[in-house]
Amino acid sequence: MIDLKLLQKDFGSVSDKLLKKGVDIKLLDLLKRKNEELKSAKANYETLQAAQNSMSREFGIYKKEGKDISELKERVDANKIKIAEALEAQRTKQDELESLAMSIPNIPDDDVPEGEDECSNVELKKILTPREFNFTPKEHWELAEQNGWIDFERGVKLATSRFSVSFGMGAKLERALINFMLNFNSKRGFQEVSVPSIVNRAALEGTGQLPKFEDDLYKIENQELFLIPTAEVPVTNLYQDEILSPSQLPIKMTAYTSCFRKEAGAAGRDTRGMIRQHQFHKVELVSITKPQDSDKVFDEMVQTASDLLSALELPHRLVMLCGGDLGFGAAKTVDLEVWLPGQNSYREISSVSNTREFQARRAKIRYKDENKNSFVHTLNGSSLAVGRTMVAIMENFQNEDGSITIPKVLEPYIN
RNA sequence: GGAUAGAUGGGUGAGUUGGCUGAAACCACAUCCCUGCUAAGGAUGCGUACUGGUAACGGUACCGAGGGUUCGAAUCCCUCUCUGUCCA
Repeated sequence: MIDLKLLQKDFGSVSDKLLKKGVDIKLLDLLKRKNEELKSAKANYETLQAAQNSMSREFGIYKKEGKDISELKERVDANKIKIAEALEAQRTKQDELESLAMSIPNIPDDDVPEGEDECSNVELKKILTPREFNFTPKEHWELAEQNGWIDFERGVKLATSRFSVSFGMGAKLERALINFMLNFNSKRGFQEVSVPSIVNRAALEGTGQLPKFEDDLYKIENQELFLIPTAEVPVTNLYQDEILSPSQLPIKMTAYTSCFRKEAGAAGRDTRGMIRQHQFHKVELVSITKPQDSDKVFDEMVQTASDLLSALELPHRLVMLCGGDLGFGAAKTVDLEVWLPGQNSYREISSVSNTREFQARRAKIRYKDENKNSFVHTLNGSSLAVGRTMVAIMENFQNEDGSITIPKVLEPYIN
């Protein structure tokens, strides 16, 4: 959630920055007005309530002293009616404000480039040179089927489109990757956690998936529970509504989970293969830091994901997302795109974001800063999406006959 | 699924014949004093959020969540959620 006090105090600069993310100024203006209305409604209610409270106290004293209370009772009853009205007014304002505020995205950092979509993203650097093929490299679905690693039809049979099944070496490679990534991240100081794949509404509101993006979530029937779209949700919300001590920070965690997404609005995109599935495996990094440390930890997380790709000998590049391509909760995002020779292009395989206070404010994650409580910064990033890593390995390590060499670092995990 | 007990501040845990209780006490924590050494003792402070005020200092709300009764509820009533124990 954006900082309403900041909006109130410095409307100009907040709205300028949110413009980068395509937010209508009228909406912000409305939010500001609602906030002011709520404040005055609240003040009104509290004044009435204060009077009520003091009369109630008098009431007790009168009774104790055996005084006549009928006059007091009249005043108190009259005030009571006003209170009910004031409370109702305040609640309406509160609800209006909250639903509006919850739908405003995070303020992007100053160094986020302008732009509407991925065309304006800025490449930061390339790591490793794509290999030269002396044959035409195949796309991963062809290789996957040829090697018997992945069965797309049977996935559809069991569930629906955008589901697949891994067999044999394919399944093994998947498991090897998960273990390799978790171990790698642990060595970089990220503590491993294992979390539920089902979470409640509060958790999803905390990280910003709700209320705006309910359409993309699988919901458990008749319950306020959802399948997680990313481990970011349960892991970040581990510390929901807590006040951490500064000595605990930074908290750096890594978790493996399945992720579930309806992919609403992605119709027709990446329909073939396993780039975009409804269920996919992902190893995630999540950090909770003091505000002054979040940039440093952000870099560490990008570096960890990049080094992971390098260890797997996968050429990739780092891309800074522009304002228009930035996710709802992110103040800043660096994507890692892996080279796919079959597609002859770089494709996203990891996304590292700093949400700054945005999620912390929603999820009420604070820390004791000297004597006052301040919001922490939360960061998340994939390291890596397992399915897409499989794709990258297949395409980059393919041989002319369609066989696939296993990257050296994975050998201990396979045998 | 049935029965029963419970849910209080960072922790343990009082308070349930409704009224100066936002909440005792202890622990933890912070600062200071004393002391002087792998200690102990003493003093003070110490919930969260919003809000008024330059400040001093005030106001409102919160005792699992949401309703209700009442001039007034942590305390009474209802619903829900969760936890413990026992039974199927």
